[in-house]
Amino acid sequence: MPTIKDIAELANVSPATVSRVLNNSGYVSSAARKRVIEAIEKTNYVPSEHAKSLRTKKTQVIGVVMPRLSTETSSRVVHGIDKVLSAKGYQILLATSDLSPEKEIDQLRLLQSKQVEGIIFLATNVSENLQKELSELETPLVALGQDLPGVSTVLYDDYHAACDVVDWFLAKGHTKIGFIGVSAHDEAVGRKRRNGYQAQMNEAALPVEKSWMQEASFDIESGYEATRRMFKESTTTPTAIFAVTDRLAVGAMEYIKQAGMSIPEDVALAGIGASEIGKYVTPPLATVDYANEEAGMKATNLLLDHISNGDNSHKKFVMPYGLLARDSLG
Amino acid sequence: MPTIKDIAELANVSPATVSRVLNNSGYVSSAARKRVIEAIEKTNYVPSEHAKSLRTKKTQVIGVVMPRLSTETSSRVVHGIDKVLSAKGYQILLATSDLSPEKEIDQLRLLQSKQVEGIIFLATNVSENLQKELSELETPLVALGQDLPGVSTVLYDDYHAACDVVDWFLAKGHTKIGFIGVSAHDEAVGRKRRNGYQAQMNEAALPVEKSWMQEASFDIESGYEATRRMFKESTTTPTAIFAVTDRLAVGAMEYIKQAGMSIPEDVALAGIGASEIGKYVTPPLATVDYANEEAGMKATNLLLDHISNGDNSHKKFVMPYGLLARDSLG
DNA sequence: CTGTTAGCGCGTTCAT
DNA sequence: ATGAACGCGCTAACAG
Repeated sequence: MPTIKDIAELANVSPATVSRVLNNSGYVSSAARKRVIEAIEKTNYVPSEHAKSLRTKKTQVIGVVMPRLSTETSSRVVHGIDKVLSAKGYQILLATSDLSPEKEIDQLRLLQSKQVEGIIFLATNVSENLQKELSELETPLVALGQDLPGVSTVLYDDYHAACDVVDWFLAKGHTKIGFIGVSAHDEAVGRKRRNGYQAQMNEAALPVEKSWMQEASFDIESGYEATRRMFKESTTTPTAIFAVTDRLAVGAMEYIKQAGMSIPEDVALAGIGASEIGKYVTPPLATVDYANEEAGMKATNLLLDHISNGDNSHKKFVMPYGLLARDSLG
Repeated sequence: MPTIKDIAELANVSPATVSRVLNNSGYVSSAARKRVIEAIEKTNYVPSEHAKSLRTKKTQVIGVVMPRLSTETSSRVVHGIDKVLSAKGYQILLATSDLSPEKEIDQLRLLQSKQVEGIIFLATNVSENLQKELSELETPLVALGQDLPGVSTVLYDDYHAACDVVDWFLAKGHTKIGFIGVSAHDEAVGRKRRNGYQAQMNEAALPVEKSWMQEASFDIESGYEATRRMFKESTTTPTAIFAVTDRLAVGAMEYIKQAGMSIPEDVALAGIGASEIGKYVTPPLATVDYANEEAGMKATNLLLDHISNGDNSHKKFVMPYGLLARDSLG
């Protein structure tokens, strides 16, 4: 690996001059510039970003920490992030947390040590430890999807989205509405969506059998199982089911079909997420479009503002969502 | 941001001693170690990886270049990569190429300048320029999915997989088999899968109407359009269609259903990729499981070997694939 | 227009 | 067991 010094010698100039042509800074005679460029091409020289960063304190790298990258939601968000970042010459340093709270903190530290200029953080919890870590973090950070106090956040409107889904069913005259949720450790997906469901059922003065509320994890299979339990345990069975994610809803759909019932005649169904899969199942799944890509872009722009303006205010931004009423609704 | 010097002063020792406790190297009295650790915790000190890398030439970062990250295939591969990398303390620096050949080369250079210790490269073409760039690259690299000469590669068995898909149809007695492919610029997906199709049709001495072979891009909509064209342009219509990706096949499925035909009675269907969506459409889509995650892991392990052993041999590894015969086959 | 000097934060001899 | 000095590769003053 040649260094700036090597090519300086080759071109018969000082390292400073090489640096000047590299960064288009200051004056340099066209003769010298030419020799430098030739030397660079001949040696296949690539400047060391580390040395550069050490001096300039700039890395052109943004850290992204997320639970897992094999989900459609994650991909969309990262795609949105990448879209605005790559346009500005930034790169993404990826860090996955595997749904582990400790790993989230570890990754935050690691990214900081790599001197990333900013962090976009898709958290899955809002624990004390995490908040403490966040408050001590020097690197600009914006959280996406979870409402972490003390930092800028881009949020989905989980509560109202859930309310609207329930309203869909209510408008169709359903009174027995089941719910498939996830752990309340996940503030956004687990708690807020459940709150929306319960609030809406309450307001409509509709009783909810305990068995109508099932907890699942995040995969299709788990949605299937939750639905099976729901039908097995309930004395009167629901005529509609709200699953907090599309994958869960698809699992529910599988069970319902397999049990010989039809959708939406016997059971109506809706999810959240606008995953592609929901569009092509039969019947198409009613769902809520969270605009993940836009959320990623929004978060990135917010972060970039913080970085360039040194703007330390904590902004909260709630993404608008779109209702996709489809045949599974009835 | 505190530096090693700051905490050295705070602990009343020299920077060298701090470095020693940081890296568990050499002797350091437990008294000194204790003071150092306290200073670190008090100041929230995080060592600069840049300065460290500058000295040690190690970055613990692997670059990953891929066309786009919003596809299921990409996510699976990256997940596989991340799985083995994170276990060894490496991180991923992401670089997307947007299907642009020039951008692929740019990204390669950029990663090199960031001193990544190795690169995993999901190319979409095998152009001269690219091969030249690759031959000049100092950083260890393994390509995944495309057969680039002169570098280690992990490949899918596109040709034989395509043959097997056609065989499925042949075994069911189909003689009029349509094909939906993509641009031949993509050596693996575009050319090899097409070759497999043609070879198998040839061997079975089956004629192929020109209109039976359609070219699409990579999205569902495009599969829909290709199918529409196929049925519109052909004098005798196919009774089976092989789409080179599952998404294309799902698009085909949409068209066929919408045109009032049924699957597999009127038209049988198969794709490649084992995407989740194929499992839940009606009827379930027959497809080929490429084990993307395992491929990512394999490529990463290969790369890690190269890095640690300085092993510069060029290995080729062909991933085994699995046939998922499902109802769309008939 | 160009070279010299200094120092970014760290790990590493070499003394002590 | 510990510190002083040096250098990794680069950019930013400051001279000239």
